[in-house]
Amino acid sequence: MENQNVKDTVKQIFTEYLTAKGHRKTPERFAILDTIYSIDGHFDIDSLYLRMMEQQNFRVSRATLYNTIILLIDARLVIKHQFGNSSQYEKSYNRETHHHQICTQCGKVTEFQNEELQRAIENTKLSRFQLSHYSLYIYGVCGKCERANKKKKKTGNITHKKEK
Amino acid sequence: MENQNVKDTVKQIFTEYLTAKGHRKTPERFAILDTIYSIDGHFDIDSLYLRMMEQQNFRVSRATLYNTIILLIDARLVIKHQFGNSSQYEKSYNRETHHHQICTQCGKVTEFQNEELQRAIENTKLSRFQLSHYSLYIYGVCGKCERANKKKKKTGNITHKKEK
DNA sequence: GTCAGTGCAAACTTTTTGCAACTAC
DNA sequence: GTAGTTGCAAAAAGTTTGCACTGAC
Repeated sequence: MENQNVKDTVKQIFTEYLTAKGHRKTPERFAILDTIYSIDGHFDIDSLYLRMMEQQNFRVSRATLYNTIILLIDARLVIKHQFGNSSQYEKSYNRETHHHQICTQCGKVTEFQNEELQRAIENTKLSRFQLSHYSLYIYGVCGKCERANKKKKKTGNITHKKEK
Repeated sequence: MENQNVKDTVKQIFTEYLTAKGHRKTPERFAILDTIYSIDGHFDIDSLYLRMMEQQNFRVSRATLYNTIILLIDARLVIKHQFGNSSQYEKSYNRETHHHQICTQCGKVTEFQNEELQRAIENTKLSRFQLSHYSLYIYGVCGKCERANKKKKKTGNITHKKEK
């Protein structure tokens, strides 16, 4: 099972990371890692909290989630994004590089891939800077909102749908 | 004076925007626009608040700053970023397109330009999506932190300087 | 004169922190 | 045994909201 392989691998990476840094290997940390690697796409702390509770039946405090995520980011197993109000995260091991397209009206985030773009970014020469990762956010209006706008064009109202 | 020209132009754009949207032309709104266009680089709401108070001697509430910034973003005169904890903004009219290089250790943000990159991004075909603007954030370790790390490599400590 | 806009304070949301209890080592 | 971790609750930080007052139109 491909998915299980990835989980095993990241568990091993995390174990090595914890050992190297002199951190403890607590059950909470591995449960969090496991849950994160069963999520496709983005998630925030709250949805992770709920998912662990409901689907994995594992109760951790939000404080521990925040603490552990910092370690996972440092271990390069998780990437942090900041689109809307709350921080969004995603697993990063064994994932294809992708970019983000964000609708400024409804807040919907779509991923897309583009090799040329990827190459251009990675080939960028940066002086005195050790590149670790990057995020490209493209903002605009998605097709759905675009159509919705055309319908109610007469009114001068700004429609601000709540993100999230 | 080049800078004054820009200020006059954006004031005119904003005036037209407000008229078109049926919003009022209040002194607060123009004072905020003027202050923003006298700032080079990024700022957050709090520093804008303080700057208006101290340097322009103009007192506005934070609520008004938030309200007005939304209008300015909609009028395409300001761009919003989300690096650290609080939202960062910057003027966008008449500014060269640039990208951001962020040090994950000290949080320092540096701007850089790269035409090839810019072209690659702008040429990206997005289906059913009306591009408005984009942000490329490149994360890594800056030269300064890199050197600092080498010095204290023996200790296994993670140095987490507070961003902001 | 009217209603959009403002200031203020309270509310809300997300994240951080202090501390007692717990447990990996 | 003991220091690193956890959970909890309180605090902090950033942003939004409700409401009375003000002023642009």
